Amino acid sequence: MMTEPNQPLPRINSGSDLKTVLNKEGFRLTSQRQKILELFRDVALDHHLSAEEIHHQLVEQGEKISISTIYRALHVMVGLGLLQELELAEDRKYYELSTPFTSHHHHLVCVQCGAVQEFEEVSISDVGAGETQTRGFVLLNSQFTIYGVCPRCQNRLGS
Amino acid sequence: MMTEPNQPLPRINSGSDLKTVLNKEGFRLTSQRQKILELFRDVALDHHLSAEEIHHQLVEQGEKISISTIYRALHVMVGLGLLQELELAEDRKYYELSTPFTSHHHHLVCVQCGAVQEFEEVSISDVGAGETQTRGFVLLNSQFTIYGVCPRCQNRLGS
DNA sequence: TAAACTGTTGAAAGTCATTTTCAATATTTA
DNA sequence: TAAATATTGAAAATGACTTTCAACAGTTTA
Ligand SMILES: [Zn+2]
Ligand SMILES: [Zn+2]
Ligand SMILES: [Zn+2]
Ligand SMILES: [Zn+2]
Repeated sequence: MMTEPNQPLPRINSGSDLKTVLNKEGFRLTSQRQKILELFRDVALDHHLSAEEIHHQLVEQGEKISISTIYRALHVMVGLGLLQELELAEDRKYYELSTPFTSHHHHLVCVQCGAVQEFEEVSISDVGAGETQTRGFVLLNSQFTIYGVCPRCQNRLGS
Repeated sequence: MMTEPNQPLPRINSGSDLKTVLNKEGFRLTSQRQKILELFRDVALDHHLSAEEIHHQLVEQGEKISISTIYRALHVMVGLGLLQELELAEDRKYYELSTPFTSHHHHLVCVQCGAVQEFEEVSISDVGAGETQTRGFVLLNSQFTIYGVCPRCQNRLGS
Protein backbone atom coordinates (compact mmCIF):
# COMPACT_ATOMS: atom_id res chain seq x y z
CA MET A 1 0.00 0.00 0.00
CA MET A 2 2.91 2.36 0.61
CA THR A 3 4.03 4.31 -2.40
CA GLU A 4 7.72 4.71 -2.90
CA PRO A 5 8.39 8.37 -3.56
CA ASN A 6 10.50 9.38 -6.55
CA GLN A 7 10.16 5.99 -8.18
CA PRO A 8 9.49 6.18 -11.90
CA LEU A 9 6.00 4.85 -12.53
CA PRO A 10 5.68 1.78 -14.72
CA ARG A 11 4.55 2.82 -18.15
CA ILE A 12 1.81 0.72 -19.66
CA ASN A 13 2.80 0.04 -23.24
CA SER A 14 0.20 -0.56 -25.84
CA GLY A 15 1.86 -3.71 -27.08
CA SER A 16 2.27 -7.15 -25.66
CA ASP A 17 1.66 -6.63 -21.95
CA LEU A 18 -1.71 -5.02 -22.53
CA LYS A 19 -2.58 -7.97 -24.72
CA THR A 20 -1.54 -10.34 -21.98
CA VAL A 21 -3.68 -8.59 -19.41
CA LEU A 22 -6.72 -8.71 -21.68
CA ASN A 23 -6.24 -12.28 -22.86
CA LYS A 24 -5.91 -13.53 -19.33
CA GLU A 25 -9.62 -12.78 -18.88
CA GLY A 26 -10.72 -13.89 -22.31
CA PHE A 27 -10.71 -10.41 -23.85
CA ARG A 28 -8.96 -9.48 -27.07
CA LEU A 29 -6.63 -6.66 -27.87
CA THR A 30 -8.24 -4.45 -30.47
CA SER A 31 -6.95 -1.28 -32.03
CA GLN A 32 -9.78 0.64 -30.36
CA ARG A 33 -8.83 -0.51 -26.88
CA GLN A 34 -5.21 0.19 -27.65
CA LYS A 35 -6.02 3.73 -28.76
CA ILE A 36 -7.94 4.48 -25.59
CA LEU A 37 -5.08 3.34 -23.40
CA GLU A 38 -2.58 5.30 -25.48
CA LEU A 39 -4.67 8.40 -25.03
CA PHE A 40 -4.46 8.09 -21.25
CA ARG A 41 -0.78 7.26 -21.43
CA ASP A 42 0.11 10.21 -23.64
CA VAL A 43 -2.20 12.91 -22.32
CA ALA A 44 -0.44 13.36 -19.02
CA LEU A 45 -1.81 16.79 -18.24
CA ASP A 46 -5.56 16.89 -18.34
CA HIS A 47 -5.96 13.30 -17.33
CA HIS A 48 -9.47 13.04 -16.03
CA LEU A 49 -11.55 12.18 -19.05
CA SER A 50 -15.21 11.39 -19.50
CA ALA A 51 -16.40 8.87 -22.07
CA GLU A 52 -17.49 11.65 -24.35
CA GLU A 53 -14.20 13.48 -24.02
CA ILE A 54 -12.28 10.34 -24.87
CA HIS A 55 -14.46 9.82 -27.89
CA HIS A 56 -14.09 13.41 -29.00
CA GLN A 57 -10.31 13.35 -28.69
CA LEU A 58 -9.93 10.10 -30.60
CA VAL A 59 -12.25 11.16 -33.40
CA GLU A 60 -10.40 14.45 -33.62
CA GLN A 61 -7.11 12.64 -34.09
CA GLY A 62 -8.64 10.67 -36.93
CA GLU A 63 -9.58 7.39 -35.24
CA LYS A 64 -12.73 5.57 -36.22
CA ILE A 65 -14.39 4.53 -32.99
CA SER A 66 -17.95 4.68 -31.73
CA ILE A 67 -19.16 5.93 -28.39
CA SER A 68 -20.56 2.51 -27.50
CA THR A 69 -17.14 1.01 -27.93
CA ILE A 70 -15.71 3.63 -25.60
CA TYR A 71 -18.20 2.74 -22.89
CA ARG A 72 -17.58 -0.96 -23.33
CA ALA A 73 -13.82 -0.55 -23.26
CA LEU A 74 -14.00 1.58 -20.13
CA HIS A 75 -15.91 -1.14 -18.34
CA VAL A 76 -13.43 -3.77 -19.32
CA MET A 77 -10.46 -1.66 -18.29
CA VAL A 78 -11.94 -0.71 -14.94
CA GLY A 79 -12.66 -4.36 -14.34
CA LEU A 80 -9.08 -5.24 -15.15
CA GLY A 81 -7.78 -2.55 -12.84
CA LEU A 82 -6.20 -0.48 -15.61
CA LEU A 83 -8.46 2.51 -15.08
CA GLN A 84 -10.12 4.14 -12.11
CA GLU A 85 -13.63 5.50 -12.25
CA LEU A 86 -14.02 8.88 -10.55
CA GLU A 87 -17.05 10.79 -9.28
CA LEU A 88 -15.87 14.31 -9.95
CA ALA A 89 -18.98 15.92 -11.38
CA GLU A 90 -22.65 15.46 -10.88
CA ASP A 91 -23.81 13.84 -14.03
CA ARG A 92 -21.02 11.82 -15.58
CA LYS A 93 -18.11 9.57 -14.73
CA TYR A 94 -14.48 10.40 -15.25
CA TYR A 95 -11.60 8.02 -15.78
CA GLU A 96 -7.87 8.04 -15.20
CA LEU A 97 -5.04 5.53 -15.30
CA SER A 98 -4.98 3.64 -12.04
CA THR A 99 -2.08 2.86 -9.81
CA PRO A 100 0.59 1.76 -10.34
CA PHE A 101 0.60 3.56 -13.70
CA THR A 102 0.00 6.80 -11.89
CA SER A 103 0.58 7.76 -8.29
CA HIS A 104 -2.27 7.20 -5.88
CA HIS A 105 -3.85 10.54 -5.17
CA HIS A 106 -7.04 12.25 -4.13
CA HIS A 107 -9.11 15.04 -5.61
CA LEU A 108 -10.26 18.53 -4.75
CA VAL A 109 -13.02 19.66 -7.09
CA CYS A 110 -14.51 23.10 -7.66
CA VAL A 111 -18.23 22.61 -7.99
CA GLN A 112 -18.56 25.91 -9.86
CA CYS A 113 -16.06 25.55 -12.69
CA GLY A 114 -15.12 21.89 -12.46
CA ALA A 115 -11.42 22.54 -11.87
CA VAL A 116 -9.69 19.57 -10.27
CA GLN A 117 -6.61 19.62 -8.10
CA GLU A 118 -4.86 16.46 -6.98
CA PHE A 119 -3.01 15.75 -3.78
CA GLU A 120 -1.19 12.81 -2.36
CA GLU A 121 -1.65 11.84 1.25
CA VAL A 122 -0.46 8.41 2.22
CA SER A 123 -2.13 8.51 5.62
CA ILE A 124 -5.54 8.46 3.98
CA SER A 125 -4.79 5.39 1.93
CA ASP A 126 -3.40 3.78 5.05
CA VAL A 127 -6.55 4.47 7.03
CA GLY A 128 -8.55 2.96 4.19
CA ALA A 129 -6.39 -0.13 4.08
CA GLY A 130 -6.63 -0.50 7.85
CA GLU A 131 -10.41 -0.18 8.02
CA THR A 132 -10.81 -2.58 5.17
CA GLN A 133 -8.60 -5.19 6.74
CA THR A 134 -10.16 -4.84 10.18
CA ARG A 135 -13.57 -5.60 8.71
CA GLY A 136 -12.39 -8.46 6.54
CA PHE A 137 -13.19 -6.73 3.27
CA VAL A 138 -11.14 -7.16 0.12
CA LEU A 139 -10.07 -3.66 -0.91
CA LEU A 140 -10.86 -2.77 -4.50
CA ASN A 141 -10.56 0.97 -4.59
CA SER A 142 -10.88 4.05 -2.44
CA GLN A 143 -11.53 7.67 -3.16
CA PHE A 144 -11.25 10.75 -1.05
CA THR A 145 -12.93 13.62 -2.84
CA ILE A 146 -13.36 17.14 -1.57
CA TYR A 147 -15.96 19.43 -3.10
CA GLY A 148 -15.56 23.16 -2.73
CA VAL A 149 -15.27 26.50 -4.49
CA CYS A 150 -11.92 27.55 -5.95
CA PRO A 151 -10.41 31.00 -5.33
CA ARG A 152 -11.19 32.22 -8.82
CA CYS A 153 -14.85 31.29 -8.53
CA GLN A 154 -15.03 32.93 -5.11
CA ASN A 155 -13.94 36.19 -6.67
CA ARG A 156 -16.33 35.79 -9.54
CA LEU A 157 -19.22 35.46 -7.12
CA GLY A 158 -18.06 38.39 -5.06
CA SER A 159 -18.07 40.81 -7.97
CA MET B 1 -13.94 20.83 12.08
CA MET B 2 -13.18 18.86 15.24
CA THR B 3 -15.98 16.68 16.49
CA GLU B 4 -16.50 16.45 20.22
CA PRO B 5 -16.76 12.79 21.14
CA ASN B 6 -19.67 11.60 23.26
CA GLN B 7 -21.66 14.73 22.68
CA PRO B 8 -25.34 14.11 22.04
CA LEU B 9 -26.12 15.11 18.47
CA PRO B 10 -28.65 17.88 17.96
CA ARG B 11 -31.93 16.38 16.85
CA ILE B 12 -33.61 18.17 14.00
CA ASN B 13 -37.24 18.52 14.88
CA SER B 14 -39.84 18.75 12.23
CA GLY B 15 -41.39 21.84 13.71
CA SER B 16 -40.31 25.42 13.93
CA ASP B 17 -36.55 25.23 13.41
CA LEU B 18 -36.95 23.41 10.12
CA LYS B 19 -39.39 26.10 9.09
CA THR B 20 -36.88 28.76 10.03
CA VAL B 21 -34.11 27.15 8.01
CA LEU B 22 -36.34 26.90 4.96
CA ASN B 23 -37.84 30.36 5.24
CA LYS B 24 -34.43 31.95 5.53
CA GLU B 25 -33.86 31.06 1.87
CA GLY B 26 -37.35 31.78 0.69
CA PHE B 27 -38.57 28.18 0.86
CA ARG B 28 -41.70 27.04 2.64
CA LEU B 29 -42.29 24.25 5.07
CA THR B 30 -44.66 21.76 3.53
CA SER B 31 -45.94 18.51 4.95
CA GLN B 32 -44.06 16.62 2.24
CA ARG B 33 -40.72 18.14 3.19
CA GLN B 34 -41.48 17.56 6.83
CA LYS B 35 -42.25 13.88 6.18
CA ILE B 36 -38.98 13.35 4.35
CA LEU B 37 -36.98 14.83 7.19
CA GLU B 38 -38.91 12.82 9.75
CA LEU B 39 -38.12 9.67 7.83
CA PHE B 40 -34.41 10.36 8.09
CA ARG B 41 -34.73 11.34 11.72
CA ASP B 42 -36.67 8.25 12.73
CA VAL B 43 -35.09 5.57 10.59
CA ALA B 44 -31.80 5.53 12.41
CA LEU B 45 -30.67 2.12 11.28
CA ASP B 46 -30.68 1.84 7.53
CA HIS B 47 -30.01 5.48 6.95
CA HIS B 48 -28.67 5.69 3.45
CA LEU B 49 -31.69 6.14 1.26
CA SER B 50 -32.13 6.68 -2.46
CA ALA B 51 -34.89 8.90 -3.84
CA GLU B 52 -36.87 5.86 -4.81
CA GLU B 53 -36.46 4.23 -1.41
CA ILE B 54 -37.64 7.38 0.31
CA HIS B 55 -40.65 7.50 -1.95
CA HIS B 56 -41.43 3.84 -1.40
CA GLN B 57 -41.20 4.13 2.37
CA LEU B 58 -43.41 7.19 2.55
CA VAL B 59 -46.05 5.76 0.25
CA GLU B 60 -46.01 2.55 2.25
CA GLN B 61 -46.72 4.47 5.43
CA GLY B 62 -49.69 6.10 3.74
CA GLU B 63 -48.31 9.47 2.69
CA LYS B 64 -49.37 11.04 -0.56
CA ILE B 65 -46.23 12.30 -2.23
CA SER B 66 -44.88 12.10 -5.75
CA ILE B 67 -41.41 11.11 -6.84
CA SER B 68 -40.81 14.54 -8.39
CA THR B 69 -41.45 16.13 -5.05
CA ILE B 70 -38.91 13.81 -3.47
CA TYR B 71 -36.26 14.83 -5.97
CA ARG B 72 -37.06 18.50 -5.54
CA ALA B 73 -37.00 18.28 -1.76
CA LEU B 74 -33.68 16.44 -1.78
CA HIS B 75 -32.13 19.23 -3.82
CA VAL B 76 -33.40 21.87 -1.49
CA MET B 77 -32.22 20.02 1.60
CA VAL B 78 -28.78 19.32 0.23
CA GLY B 79 -28.53 22.97 -0.69
CA LEU B 80 -29.48 23.96 2.83
CA GLY B 81 -26.95 21.54 4.30
CA LEU B 82 -29.54 19.34 5.95
CA LEU B 83 -28.69 16.29 3.88
CA GLN B 84 -25.55 14.86 2.35
CA GLU B 85 -25.48 13.30 -1.09
CA LEU B 86 -23.47 10.09 -1.26
CA GLU B 87 -21.98 8.10 -4.14
CA LEU B 88 -22.36 4.62 -2.77
CA ALA B 89 -23.59 2.69 -5.78
CA GLU B 90 -23.10 2.94 -9.48
CA ASP B 91 -26.31 4.30 -10.80
CA ARG B 92 -28.06 6.32 -8.17
CA LYS B 93 -27.47 8.78 -5.37
CA TYR B 94 -28.01 8.11 -1.70
CA TYR B 95 -28.80 10.59 1.03
CA GLU B 96 -28.32 10.84 4.77
CA LEU B 97 -28.70 13.46 7.47
CA SER B 98 -25.64 15.64 7.43
CA THR B 99 -23.52 16.82 10.30
CA PRO B 100 -24.18 18.03 12.90
CA PHE B 101 -27.35 15.94 12.99
CA THR B 102 -25.25 12.85 12.61
CA SER B 103 -21.57 12.30 13.26
CA HIS B 104 -19.20 12.92 10.41
CA HIS B 105 -18.17 9.56 9.05
CA HIS B 106 -16.93 7.73 5.98
CA HIS B 107 -18.14 4.68 4.10
CA LEU B 108 -16.97 1.21 3.22
CA VAL B 109 -19.16 -0.31 0.52
CA CYS B 110 -19.41 -3.88 -0.73
CA VAL B 111 -19.72 -3.67 -4.49
CA GLN B 112 -21.32 -7.12 -4.60
CA CYS B 113 -24.21 -6.82 -2.18
CA GLY B 114 -24.27 -3.09 -1.49
CA ALA B 115 -23.72 -3.44 2.25
CA VAL B 116 -22.39 -0.24 3.79
CA GLN B 117 -20.28 0.10 6.91
CA GLU B 118 -19.45 3.45 8.43
CA PHE B 119 -16.36 4.55 10.25
CA GLU B 120 -15.20 7.74 11.89
CA GLU B 121 -11.69 8.99 11.40
CA VAL B 122 -11.05 12.58 12.31
CA SER B 123 -7.62 12.64 10.69
CA ILE B 124 -9.19 12.30 7.27
CA SER B 125 -11.47 15.25 7.73
CA ASP B 126 -8.52 17.20 9.04
CA VAL B 127 -6.43 16.41 5.99
CA GLY B 128 -9.31 17.51 3.83
CA ALA B 129 -9.71 20.75 5.70
CA GLY B 130 -5.98 21.39 5.49
CA GLU B 131 -5.71 20.77 1.76
CA THR B 132 -8.71 22.91 1.12
CA GLN B 133 -7.39 25.82 3.11
CA THR B 134 -3.91 25.59 1.64
CA ARG B 135 -5.34 25.94 -1.84
CA GLY B 136 -7.74 28.73 -0.93
CA PHE B 137 -10.86 26.72 -1.63
CA VAL B 138 -14.08 27.07 0.34
CA LEU B 139 -14.87 23.61 1.68
CA LEU B 140 -18.37 22.39 0.92
CA ASN B 141 -18.20 18.69 1.51
CA SER B 142 -15.82 15.77 1.48
CA GLN B 143 -16.27 12.04 1.12
CA PHE B 144 -13.91 9.18 1.69
CA THR B 145 -15.41 6.05 0.22
CA ILE B 146 -13.86 2.62 0.08
CA TYR B 147 -15.14 0.04 -2.37
CA GLY B 148 -14.47 -3.62 -1.69
CA VAL B 149 -15.97 -7.06 -1.18
CA CYS B 150 -17.41 -7.97 2.21
CA PRO B 151 -16.55 -11.24 3.98
CA ARG B 152 -19.92 -12.81 3.25
CA CYS B 153 -19.63 -12.11 -0.48
CA GLN B 154 -16.09 -13.47 -0.50
CA ASN B 155 -17.42 -16.78 0.81
CA ARG B 156 -20.27 -16.77 -1.64
CA LEU B 157 -17.81 -16.43 -4.53
CA GLY B 158 -15.54 -19.10 -3.13
CA SER B 159 -18.27 -21.74 -3.01
C1' DT C 1 -61.03 38.59 5.85
C1' DA C 2 -60.24 38.66 0.88
C1' DA C 3 -57.56 39.44 -2.95
C1' DA C 4 -52.91 39.31 -4.83
C1' DC C 5 -48.53 37.20 -4.80
C1' DT C 6 -45.40 33.61 -4.70
C1' DG C 7 -43.83 28.95 -3.73
C1' DT C 8 -45.12 23.95 -4.18
C1' DT C 9 -47.25 19.92 -5.85
C1' DG C 10 -48.49 15.81 -9.01
C1' DA C 11 -48.66 13.95 -13.51
C1' DA C 12 -46.76 13.56 -17.63
C1' DA C 13 -43.39 14.66 -20.96
C1' DG C 14 -38.58 15.47 -21.65
C1' DT C 15 -33.46 14.94 -21.01
C1' DC C 16 -29.27 12.69 -21.29
C1' DA C 17 -25.59 9.54 -19.91
C1' DT C 18 -25.17 4.93 -20.38
C1' DT C 19 -26.56 0.18 -21.93
C1' DT C 20 -28.25 -3.14 -25.02
C1' DT C 21 -29.52 -5.25 -29.43
C1' DC C 22 -28.10 -7.22 -33.58
C1' DA C 23 -26.01 -7.95 -37.88
C1' DA C 24 -21.41 -7.29 -39.79
C1' DT C 25 -16.47 -7.73 -38.89
C1' DA C 26 -12.11 -8.93 -36.61
C1' DT C 27 -9.35 -12.13 -33.93
C1' DT C 28 -8.24 -16.61 -32.27
C1' DT C 29 -8.35 -21.58 -32.54
C1' DA C 30 -8.22 -26.00 -34.71
C1' DT D 1 -8.38 -22.05 -44.27
C1' DA D 2 -12.68 -22.78 -41.81
C1' DA D 3 -15.06 -22.79 -37.52
C1' DA D 4 -15.58 -20.60 -33.11
C1' DT D 5 -15.82 -16.66 -30.40
C1' DA D 6 -15.18 -11.79 -29.25
C1' DT D 7 -15.86 -7.01 -30.84
C1' DT D 8 -17.66 -3.35 -33.38
C1' DG D 9 -20.97 0.55 -35.01
C1' DA D 10 -25.55 2.26 -35.42
C1' DA D 11 -29.69 2.65 -33.61
C1' DA D 12 -33.03 1.66 -30.19
C1' DA D 13 -33.80 1.15 -25.34
C1' DT D 14 -33.10 2.10 -20.48
C1' DG D 15 -33.61 4.53 -16.37
C1' DA D 16 -32.44 8.10 -13.06
C1' DC D 17 -33.44 12.50 -12.85
C1' DT D 18 -35.44 17.13 -14.46
C1' DT D 19 -38.76 20.13 -16.32
C1' DT D 20 -43.30 21.81 -17.67
C1' DC D 21 -47.63 23.41 -16.43
C1' DA D 22 -52.00 23.88 -14.43
C1' DA D 23 -54.06 23.35 -9.85
C1' DC D 24 -53.20 24.31 -5.09
C1' DA D 25 -51.42 26.21 -0.64
C1' DG D 26 -49.03 29.49 2.38
C1' DT D 27 -47.95 34.41 2.88
C1' DT D 28 -48.55 39.25 2.39
C1' DT D 29 -51.20 43.38 1.80
C1' DA D 30 -54.96 46.36 2.30
ZN1 LIG E 1 -13.89 27.21 -9.72
ZN1 LIG F 1 -6.58 12.17 -10.57
ZN1 LIG G 1 -21.19 -8.10 0.18
ZN1 LIG H 1 -23.37 7.24 6.38
